[in-house]
Amino acid sequence: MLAAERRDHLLELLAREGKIVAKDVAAELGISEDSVRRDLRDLAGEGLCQRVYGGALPVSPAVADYRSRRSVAPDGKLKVAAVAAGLVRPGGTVILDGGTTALAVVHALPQDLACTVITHSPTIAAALVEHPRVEVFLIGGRLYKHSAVACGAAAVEAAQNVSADLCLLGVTGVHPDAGLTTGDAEEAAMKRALSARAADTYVLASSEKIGTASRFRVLPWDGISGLITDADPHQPVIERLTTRGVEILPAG
Amino acid sequence: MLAAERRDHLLELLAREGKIVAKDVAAELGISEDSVRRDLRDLAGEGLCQRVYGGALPVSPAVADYRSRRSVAPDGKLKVAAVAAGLVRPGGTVILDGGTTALAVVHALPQDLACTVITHSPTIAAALVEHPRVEVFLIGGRLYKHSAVACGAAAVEAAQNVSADLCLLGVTGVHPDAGLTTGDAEEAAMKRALSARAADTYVLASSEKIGTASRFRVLPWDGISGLITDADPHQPVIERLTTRGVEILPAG
DNA sequence: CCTGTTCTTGCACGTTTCTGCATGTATCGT
DNA sequence: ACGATACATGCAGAAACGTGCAAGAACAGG
Repeated sequence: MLAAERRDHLLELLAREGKIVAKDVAAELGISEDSVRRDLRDLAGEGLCQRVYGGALPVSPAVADYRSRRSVAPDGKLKVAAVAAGLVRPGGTVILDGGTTALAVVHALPQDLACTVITHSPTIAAALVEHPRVEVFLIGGRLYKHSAVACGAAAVEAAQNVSADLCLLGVTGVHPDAGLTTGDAEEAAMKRALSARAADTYVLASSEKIGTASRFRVLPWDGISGLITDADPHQPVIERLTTRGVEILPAG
Repeated sequence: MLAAERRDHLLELLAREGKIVAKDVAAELGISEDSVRRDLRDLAGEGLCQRVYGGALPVSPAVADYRSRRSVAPDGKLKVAAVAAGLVRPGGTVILDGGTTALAVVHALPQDLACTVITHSPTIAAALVEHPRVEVFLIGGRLYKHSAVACGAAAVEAAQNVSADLCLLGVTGVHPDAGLTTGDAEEAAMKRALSARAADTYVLASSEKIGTASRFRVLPWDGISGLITDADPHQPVIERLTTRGVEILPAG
């Protein structure tokens, strides 16, 4: 039993069972509990698991619920959401866009994370009520039925009064030439306004968005810090983005 | 069963069921009640739940409400909501407060009604997405977890920019002497701000609120146009209100 | 092939943490 | 007011933990 092999085994076990009991694994593999503990400590140090008394748990509850939530949101969106949730630092401030992927991000946030979330989506705001230590600031305005977010002049104006470390943006199209696009002009403007208020902007793009373009440009490539996607990094479109200097955060 | 795992289980249970009974959980998991109590005490210490005799409740009642909204609202609230929905004129503008009764009003609105709804509740806003002809204006601001509505300076300021024909307000206490009251000072101020922007204000008060008073005054009796309630019109408290000149809209 | 170094692994030890029980107290329902 | 139930606290055994240490494997260089 190689050390690296053991590590992989632990991670796989964590993904499958949703938890690791040090004692059990030690017995199963015929190694001492000390070794298991050492491995878990290392993995926790790399942020790959959460060390608890008796064993370890996944960093995000969403990982464990993988199977049960698969029905709710497509697999790709969950992976993207899990990575995005990992970007949110305790005590930090994040601007969260509307949409199903953003909603998945909310569910992927640790239950007891303390941070501030700014959003123009009532759906996102309502979902965040279940995170007791998350402070929510709601951006008001005229509600666009199309995607159930506040847009328009009042919303853009309200957005001018906030600042954040991070902005997580959803789009409908990700194309090397067309850039980041969406289907509604008002929404595009709103996304721009939100992105402008954050130090870093990351785009949530599950694989089905890759290579497509919608009618309205949201941002050019140099307007964002990175792209979070579950698409294959070796896919031609992704490689073209990389050559353009776009940082890709793989959600494999 | 890891200790940390148990903690997560409790939080999840709290979100799903809206309450925790220490005895039941202890039996279900096959552990002593002491451990459950200890966990609940810790969680309460971190502000993740509210400790009560016999078990625990969510920090915010809004969490449980949101989860259990599939279960039908109490009979009284439905009746009140139906009458309130009848006050909304096609083409008109209504300011809708947060809370379960207000949510019931949304469901009581005709599916094809065309009007404008102004609200500071993300829950209400999200529910209105299913009414295609209703224009929604969302009032933003800091979200108060207690009842899941936007309050505070920013919300009050945003409210100054709207006007409406009608304001439907929820309260927690309706008392002949104390007037209309609620449990949070910020919320009370917000309700006042909303009421001031409408030509008419009607209060939604299902029978269990009648005769009770909470800590903070929302409005005096002459600040409202009427009270919608399913309580017996011949009840002493109601009759005292009538003699004070309050118009009662019975929701029998 | 030998040797020194580094890394890993299991064990021993003292420490911390968890858990269930017993005790006495507070709170609830009747 | 009373019994029943829930509670906080202290305690003891058990389990898990971190650390230091030594034996062994892997490896590089001579």
